[in-house]
Amino acid sequence: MEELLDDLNDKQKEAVEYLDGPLLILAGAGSGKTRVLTYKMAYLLEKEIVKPWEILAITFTNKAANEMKERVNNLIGEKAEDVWLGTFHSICVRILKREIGILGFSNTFNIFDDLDKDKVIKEIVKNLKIDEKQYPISLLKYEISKAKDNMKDYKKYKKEAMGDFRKEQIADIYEVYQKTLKQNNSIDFDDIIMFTVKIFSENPDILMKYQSKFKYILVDEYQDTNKAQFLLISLISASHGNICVVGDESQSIYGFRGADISNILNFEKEFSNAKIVKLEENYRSTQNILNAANAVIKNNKSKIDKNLWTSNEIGEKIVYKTLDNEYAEVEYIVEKIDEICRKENMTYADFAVLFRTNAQARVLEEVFVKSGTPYRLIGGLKFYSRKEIKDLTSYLKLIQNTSDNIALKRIINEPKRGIGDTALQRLEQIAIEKNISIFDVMQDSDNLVGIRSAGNIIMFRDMINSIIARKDSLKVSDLMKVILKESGYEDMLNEDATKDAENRFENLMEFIGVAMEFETESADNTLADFLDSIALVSDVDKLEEDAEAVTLMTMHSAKGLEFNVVFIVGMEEGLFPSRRSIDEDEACEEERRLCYVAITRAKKKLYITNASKRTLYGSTAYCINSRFIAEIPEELFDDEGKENIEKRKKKSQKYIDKEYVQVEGILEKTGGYFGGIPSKSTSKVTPFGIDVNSFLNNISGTKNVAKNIDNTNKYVVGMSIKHKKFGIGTIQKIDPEDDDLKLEIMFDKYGFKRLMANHTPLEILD
DNA sequence: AAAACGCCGGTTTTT
DNA sequence: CCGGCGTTTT
Repeated sequence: MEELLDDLNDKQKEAVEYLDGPLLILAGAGSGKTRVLTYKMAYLLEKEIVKPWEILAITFTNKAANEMKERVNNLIGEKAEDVWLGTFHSICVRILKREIGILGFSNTFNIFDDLDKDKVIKEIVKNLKIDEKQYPISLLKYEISKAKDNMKDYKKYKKEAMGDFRKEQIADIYEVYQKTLKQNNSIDFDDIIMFTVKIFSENPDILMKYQSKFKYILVDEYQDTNKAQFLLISLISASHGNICVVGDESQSIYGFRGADISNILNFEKEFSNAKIVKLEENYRSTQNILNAANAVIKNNKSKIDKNLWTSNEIGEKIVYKTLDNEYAEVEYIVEKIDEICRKENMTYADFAVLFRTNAQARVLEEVFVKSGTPYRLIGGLKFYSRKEIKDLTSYLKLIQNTSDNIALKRIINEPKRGIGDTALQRLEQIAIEKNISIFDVMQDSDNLVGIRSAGNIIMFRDMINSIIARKDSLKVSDLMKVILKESGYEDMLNEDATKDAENRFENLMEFIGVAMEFETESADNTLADFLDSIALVSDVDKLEEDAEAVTLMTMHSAKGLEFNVVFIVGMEEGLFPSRRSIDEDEACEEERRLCYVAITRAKKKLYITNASKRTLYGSTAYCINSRFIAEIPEELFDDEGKENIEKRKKKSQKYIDKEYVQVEGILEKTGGYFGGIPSKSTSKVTPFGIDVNSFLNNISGTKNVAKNIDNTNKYVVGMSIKHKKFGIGTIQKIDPEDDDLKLEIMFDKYGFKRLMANHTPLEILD
């Protein structure tokens, strides 16, 4: 064991060995915090200070939890198996399975995902006849979520809302939403934490049980905890104070979803006699990369003094390059990856491309596919939100918990079995009157008298009942196969000969594959466990360690990961930092922390790129450099990058000074908008800048310059042309209109259209 | 019940 | 520009 600790530096060792009460480890990026946590766990177990099941260790993702368990086992043998190690949510679900009865739920409860939440809130808004324009679903969801993060149930929310009509309205929706959840014997993500804390704070006996069970508590990524999570750990550790949290204020990037940075800033106040250990030696990155990261984060008004350093080599300069547009940007990256792989004995797995918003992923994918570069895209289209997956999951959820009306409503007529809206409404009506679930309404055939589709309902109900009877004797994967067969879902897909149906079927097979894997890997593998596990899994969890592919993901998803070569793309004001953050100091500081996270993912090489003109959400805008580029000292960049910075500075100045700018080969006067993105402007503002067209329209005497270059002499009657959307057609008539031409064209497939020549790109076919 | 049309919104996202 | 949705149309 002593030898084991020799692997650690002095500070790390101090953090591992300190066991007298609360400990805050301030761990800079790449300073070995996971190492400290795993060694600490190993140390606690090896020295037999506590038993495995007396340790509660909380990580940010399931992936991190699994890795940690594996690493502890590697250090001291298979002792970590019984440690309670998981995310806040998975740990709390485990607790709720035992304790939720006290809140009036049964422990067969289901977990609502985001889509369920949407659906329910939408329905409530409709029923309460509230204007969806004034109370958008997204806002309601956010409000309710925020309330729960702050431990406000609807009663408390209601009290605080008094006198504020708008809040009162939201409080009403919150109340109905919460009651609906209860009726469905379901809880949402935020309830998982809030309910656990509620049970603990209202029931000293239950709390005491867990306080004496968990003798040591470890929390990773502490800077991203919210108030409810803080309360949870402080309640459990209150009796003994054996709590160790690890975090880095500079990497707090989830403020937008309730993470409360003051948890880490005020740790000393909240936990008396807390000891603080700082880990400031970075083992990951080259000096150049680390210097860049430090220089950027220096611009935040940090509350915590720190000095992250490394004894690694100085390393290569940071490459900074501006490309013409978003396609050129990615093409450049693909070329570079190819070049580095050839020259430097690296493989695709060494690379990551980090972007700010998922909307950027489309171009990345397009270019990667075209160039044949293997990649894996994290996030984006979620497997579990696909229709067919949601459908099968809903069958499983209904079987697990027949109170789940949401699941029932989703699949009662999927596949079509002749149970329409009227019948469903009738059933729902009775369910409300009798205060039972819709499924229970169906169980009593007397309730179905007078409903035309009663026969179909009975068939559906009997089918579900017969599957419920087998749910404990069948493996989950077999249960899924039975459902697909007996519900008619499989037949429905087979009868549909489209590619789409084929895809759906394949997805379902993949889903069954997930279940089979779950059965072999997991000790607890009941249906309930499976449903929990899929509700609580994230995209990053599925990231395989050694896939031979370039990783494409958001900067947020990259937290906690590292790569030899990192490309940060779209370094433009309005995109990164995002347009919505640039007016607010706190939001902008969070963007800067995100930039810090992104830079510190890189071990050996860092590339920063942007586009001089970018099309996003259908409009094209000129871009000016992200402020974060200017925050990196010039001497850290390669020569070309330095030059580029100068060039870009001048160019931005031109935009500001109403000089000239080149647009598709034509010199045009600028409108002088680019000193920053104007918050109030009559011109069309895209999410990240100024729309090129409206920009150019503001140029004196020029109208709509972004049109095609003069087309007026190109066309003759009878010419055959090709249009991007309408395909092939023949020009029938040409009329001059203003300084443009009105073309009347008969398309082969789309029939007759009138188009303006200078506004429509047409390919001449002859 | 499906297709067609029109409107809105589009950071980040766990879990 | 794209997709998701709600509404209208057939």
